[in-house]
Amino acid sequence: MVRSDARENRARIVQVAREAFAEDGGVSMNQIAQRAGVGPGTLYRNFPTKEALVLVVYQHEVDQLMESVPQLLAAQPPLEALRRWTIDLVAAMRKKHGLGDALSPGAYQAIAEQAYDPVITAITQLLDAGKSDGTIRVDADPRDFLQLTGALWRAASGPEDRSASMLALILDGLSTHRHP
Amino acid sequence: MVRSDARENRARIVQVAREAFAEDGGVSMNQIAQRAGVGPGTLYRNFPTKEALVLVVYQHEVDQLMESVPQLLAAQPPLEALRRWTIDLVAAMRKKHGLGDALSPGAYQAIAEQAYDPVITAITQLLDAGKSDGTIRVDADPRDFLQLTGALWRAASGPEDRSASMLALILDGLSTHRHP
DNA sequence: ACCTGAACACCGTTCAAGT
DNA sequence: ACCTGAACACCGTTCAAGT
Repeated sequence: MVRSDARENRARIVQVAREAFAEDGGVSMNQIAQRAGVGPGTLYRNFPTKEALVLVVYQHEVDQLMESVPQLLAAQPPLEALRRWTIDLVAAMRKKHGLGDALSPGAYQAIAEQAYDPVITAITQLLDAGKSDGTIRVDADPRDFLQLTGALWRAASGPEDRSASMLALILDGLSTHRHP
Repeated sequence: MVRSDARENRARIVQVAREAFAEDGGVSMNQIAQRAGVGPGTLYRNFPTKEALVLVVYQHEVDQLMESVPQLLAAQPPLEALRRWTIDLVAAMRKKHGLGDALSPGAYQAIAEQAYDPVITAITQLLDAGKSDGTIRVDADPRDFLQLTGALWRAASGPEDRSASMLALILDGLSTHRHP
């Protein structure tokens, strides 16, 4: 039986963490505990590690991205759907950049691994749609596309946002049409 | 006037740091000081911040990459020279991955910024050679290429090394030839 | 069954005291 | 002019004591 205060504490911790990570990735666990009005022990009872907390906060964003795929494919051609979806993906990464700032690159890799399967599934759906109607090269690989996408959010974070032209370059490489 | 012990201390610190970062990115400043046989104060006298130390260790690797460009261009066609140079770049990034592990992503970004100009210069030289002889698209952008290259070392660090096929995809996108 | 908060081993960094 | 090493404010994490 879960006590109601326990359930409320957990909800409040997640809520506070979501806000705290968004505004500053350098928040410590003790700070989050304090802002949530609980002791550090309670925080660690719910999330045994900082990584676990970040993972939960991250999961929500990933879920939303996955759910958008069918609607995008229904509304426009596959290549355009892929373009829009990728822009959303980059925006989500950018928005949650603070999460990465809170972690060591090793833990960041762990997050990437957790999101890997669902994201690959989404990209596969988008690519397959384009392969079916002949607009995307049949040898296009979802894993390669995801990796290249990682470069986009870096480009988007730079002084000038070059992610759009980079995305165009990648999509051009994937498409079956000839270069002009 | 620099005292000889001071000069030797500095050299020993850099030497120790080079080794320590290579084998484990999680080394602390106090650990490096201890392994170099100096007090923490001496370490901080030479390198006011951990980032400064990592920057110096990193610089050497970057310098070597820059110097290799002319020889590569002299020995093979531009596109092949670019391929080999990029493989070297990824190898260097991979080898020095520990450096990134020691830092927050923010500091990692600072490192990327320090290396940015020289690396862009190198890529520009390689691309220009290909544009001159017509094997590389004239609209190929060095900055885009560098960003995409960042994805390669992640691919190289994964379970299966997919960086070669990704590099081929990128180079295919840059080349003037038509898809098969 | 759950919470609190003092405490631990560390971190990067500083600075008085020495030579 | 340079070095040492104790010390500081913090970090993520633990655990005895409470309710």
